[in-house]
Amino acid sequence: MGRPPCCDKVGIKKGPWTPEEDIILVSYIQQHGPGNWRSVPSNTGLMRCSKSCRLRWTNYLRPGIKRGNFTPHEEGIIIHLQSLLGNKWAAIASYLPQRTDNDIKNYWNTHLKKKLEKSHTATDGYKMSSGTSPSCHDYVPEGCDMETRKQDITVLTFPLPSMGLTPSIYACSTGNISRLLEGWARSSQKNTQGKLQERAIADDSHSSNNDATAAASVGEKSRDAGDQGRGAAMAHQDLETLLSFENMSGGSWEKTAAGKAPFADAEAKQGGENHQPPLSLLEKWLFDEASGQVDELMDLPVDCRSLSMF
DNA sequence: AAGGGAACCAACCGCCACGCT
DNA sequence: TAGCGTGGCGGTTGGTTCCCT
Repeated sequence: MGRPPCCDKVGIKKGPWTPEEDIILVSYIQQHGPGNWRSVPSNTGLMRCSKSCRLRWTNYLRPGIKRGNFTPHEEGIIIHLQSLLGNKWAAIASYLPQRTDNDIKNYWNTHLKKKLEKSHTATDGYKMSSGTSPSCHDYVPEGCDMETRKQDITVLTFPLPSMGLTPSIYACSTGNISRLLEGWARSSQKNTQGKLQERAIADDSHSSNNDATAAASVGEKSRDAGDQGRGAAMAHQDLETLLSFENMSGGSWEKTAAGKAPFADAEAKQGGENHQPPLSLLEKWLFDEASGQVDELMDLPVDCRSLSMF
């Protein structure tokens, strides 16, 4: 009999995370930074194992995560890297800082693998390398010609941790926070249905969201999220904590590995240099994200990139 | 409108690597 | 050096959503 898995302990909750749990976890990490996961459940009172907390953070709550559809651009990168590295999702994810390894893995298993399998059985629509068997190298994502793709891949060798990311990179978390708030608000609405029914109806009609829409109208959504938060009658203190990132010590984020979180330095800088009123940081994220600076990461001119791996 | 299958994705599990004692 | 604890990674599962009939 081996040692029981950590999550088999009695009282450890499993299954989907609730918005309340998310808020608790985010609040805790804001104050202490990611890491020392062992102490997270005991210090927060979360009935989750440390591993579960870490996964929730890295795959869902961590700032800088982009969700939603993969662009042909990203698709090309993943396909090529998978052919080079194999199923090293963490390594692949390190070249797509906005994506988690889990996301990439899922996307590969559900989309790209099938596409490639198709490409192995059909020649239409794919450009074959001369004299070689079909492989991922032969697959060109829709909307992404070979020349573009070649250029895309050169991005991969760009020295991410030292690319001088602006604080705006952190704005990628807007969607996460917004989603979190919406979930929280929705949950709150359930709990306070009687009182808030009218409000909830109005908000729900307003917040039928997918992430693409979220990215496109993040300012709008932030207002929605804020309205929902204000409309809800519970956990206001949690919300305040969530929004007051100024309380966060700048250095705490640095505990995160640079490769995994290239935004850490920017975040530290922001925490250290910004002394603005509460809400300002969240708002700043929203503005920054709206300005599209994050996407520029993947649209850097070719001459800004380091030597290609080709 | 309802049922069933497919697709998607969050979360879990088991294993491994690394650091500390 | 061995043992232990912790964090990280990749594979897999199960619940939810979407789509078709």
